[in-house]
Amino acid sequence: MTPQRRAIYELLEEHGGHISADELYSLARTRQLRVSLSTVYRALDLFQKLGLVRALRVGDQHLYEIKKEEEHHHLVCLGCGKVIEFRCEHCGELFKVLAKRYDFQVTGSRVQLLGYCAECRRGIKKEEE
Amino acid sequence: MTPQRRAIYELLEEHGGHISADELYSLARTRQLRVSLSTVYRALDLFQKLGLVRALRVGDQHLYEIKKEEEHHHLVCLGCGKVIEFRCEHCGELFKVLAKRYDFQVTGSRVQLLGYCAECRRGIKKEEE
DNA sequence: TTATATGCAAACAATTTGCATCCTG
DNA sequence: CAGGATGCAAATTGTTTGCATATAA
Repeated sequence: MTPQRRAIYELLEEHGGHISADELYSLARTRQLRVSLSTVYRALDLFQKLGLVRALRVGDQHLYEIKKEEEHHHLVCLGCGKVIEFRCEHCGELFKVLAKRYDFQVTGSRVQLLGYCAECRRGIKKEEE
Repeated sequence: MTPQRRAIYELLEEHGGHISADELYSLARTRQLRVSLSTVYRALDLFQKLGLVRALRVGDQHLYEIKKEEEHHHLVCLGCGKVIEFRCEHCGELFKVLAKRYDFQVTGSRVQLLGYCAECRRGIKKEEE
């Protein structure tokens, strides 16, 4: 447990998730924290191995978030890039059925719905006017 | 329409999908086809823009497949890396409900179930014996 | 012929690694 | 004090690009 790791973890918590290694690094620097980019990568790796952090791929980015107890998935806005979390109470059941049908042991799931958030849709409408 | 593009497309078709740019390139070379890796990338890009090909991210890989009419998703085996396609007849309905709930216009979806295929599970069991 | 595609090598970005030094326990 | 963590710079990987040449239409 080093100050760097603590800082990185706290920034992750504070940010609320969906942040890239690079952004995390810049964020740390604006806070005058002395960490290097490699340390950010190494810490993220470690946190993932410990099951504290989860990586997700959104478009071309690698984003990281603190792992929560409840499973959730993501809405990804193609307009502004925003990532919104959502719970899906029926997904579990659905996946169980699929697992049986395909004789596949499911240990995890990743669901992303791509599209446009309410704000971006408003923006698009305005442009059209 | 050049011989390279034709070749790349045919290899994609023949392979059945879930192949990386690099594998596609090697495959072409073993067939004595004269294509360069950049051409593979450029062709894949083009095919995607034309809507003929779809890219997916599996673990750390970028895989490509010919786009089919019916939407489908993927089972990804963490043992052997195999990618199995599956249809999900209830997903559409489910996503529609979620879209409404989150006021999000959904234009596409990506679902991956991670786990172990039947073969790999057999392998694991044998190891344990 | 004329625009477009190709191959090659160099450029790039993101991530990883080697190593000397520093710090935590 | 000893083993592990850090910073830096160099290495690596996957992908993209510039440019001269070759090719499809």
